Amino acid sequence: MTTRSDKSFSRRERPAKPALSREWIVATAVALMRREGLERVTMRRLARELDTGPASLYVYVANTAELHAAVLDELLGEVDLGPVQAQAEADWRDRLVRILFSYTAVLFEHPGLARSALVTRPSGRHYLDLLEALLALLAEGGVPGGRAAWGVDVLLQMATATAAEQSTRYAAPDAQEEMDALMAAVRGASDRTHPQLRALSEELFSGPGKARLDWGFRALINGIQQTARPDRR
Amino acid sequence: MTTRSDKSFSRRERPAKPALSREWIVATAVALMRREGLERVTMRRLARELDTGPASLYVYVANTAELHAAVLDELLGEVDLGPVQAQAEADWRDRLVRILFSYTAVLFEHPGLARSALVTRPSGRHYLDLLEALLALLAEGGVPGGRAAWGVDVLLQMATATAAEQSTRYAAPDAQEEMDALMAAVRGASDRTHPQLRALSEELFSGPGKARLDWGFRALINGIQQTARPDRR
DNA sequence: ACCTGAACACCGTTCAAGT
DNA sequence: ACCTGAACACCGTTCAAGT
Repeated sequence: MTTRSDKSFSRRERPAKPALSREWIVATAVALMRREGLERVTMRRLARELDTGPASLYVYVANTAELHAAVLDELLGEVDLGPVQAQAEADWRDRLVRILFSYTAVLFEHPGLARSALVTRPSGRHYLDLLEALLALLAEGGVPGGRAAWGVDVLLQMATATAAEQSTRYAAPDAQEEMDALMAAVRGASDRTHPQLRALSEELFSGPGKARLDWGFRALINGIQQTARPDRR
Repeated sequence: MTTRSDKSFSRRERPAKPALSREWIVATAVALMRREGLERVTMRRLARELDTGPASLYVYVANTAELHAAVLDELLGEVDLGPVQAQAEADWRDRLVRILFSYTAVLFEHPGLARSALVTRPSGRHYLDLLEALLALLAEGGVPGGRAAWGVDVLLQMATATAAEQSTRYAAPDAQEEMDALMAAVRGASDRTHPQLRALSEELFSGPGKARLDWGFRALINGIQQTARPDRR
């Protein structure tokens, strides 16, 4: 299903092989990921794409994890931060949730990137912009600074973890089997040993993923707002 | 650093190579993980451990993901569910948090297992026991069933995601560099474009991980208790 | 039915040698 | 300084052939 290139060049027009640079490597990695997914963005595959040997990349990139982190930084530019602006119809919570959904959607589109996002702690410009937007909305809602500072972390963690599990599940062929196995196990549990599980067996699997995530964000936002940080000593 | 074996057998005592079976494969995989970490539990390495070729394992295990899921199910038996029992000094929230910390600790001890737990949705006996315990404590706290059913999912997700990021960070050599990079970026942000970030730059990185996770659990529990589920139509 | 050797198609990373 | 060929030490999975 891979198409070689959308444009074709006559021999005369064909651009010269560009010099290696960190920027060019990352840009090529992003393009490769859009075409074939993050799992194909390996040092060897990327080197082939750049018409060189894998060893050459190590001049500009420390290892595969750093490469994936750079790709993530790039993608974060697609998150829609528009809802930071005050809007007549929507209160700060709704706008906060909207940004979190946009962030989730970006990770969702690129299975594998979410898993690397859980582990990578980006520090690029786009990530800072995202943090600033979330903090601004929490401040607008009157959430004390200390709670907001710890809160953005867990909000982004919920979004990232959800994208990681959903996107992997979506790609995995045995996703449904796994879910079926859990549902069967819950329904088959004994009423004597697992009464709660039996009573809630339908509720546990109810609702579309989107509604559950929306509720999760709102529950967490409410908790952040109302839960005091521990005393420091 | 790998030692061949703790015990040594005379030729006469040396146990015969046991017949392959799913149980034996999983048990060997768990032992291998305890000795060398999950990253060494590959089909090829495990086959070598079992004195056979990798192809033989595929008779009993569909693929590497399923193998790792089986190992996880096994490990979940170590979670301390003791706090489900009513206790004079501690209310349901404290006991709930204690179980969640025990779960986190188990995953924490085995870097890599947490990452696979995020994606694998176990359905074994130990996982059901864990769900039952969490639901029982939420019921004791008077949390409506629908909220509890959706709540256990996000609570376990927070625990799993935290274990996944922390344990990876701990193992990764550039963990501190990454953190330093983010701290430097935040402190270097412009007061005009990122006022919230600048104002909270110290708070964002404050506190030991344990205190932050404890606060996160409590915030989420409070939110679960107080946030209504969306109307169904 | 169960087991396996060998093969296919890959990996990340290092290092000595070149320009 | 930058770049690279070749090597080292691995992967997951399949399949034809054996017992």
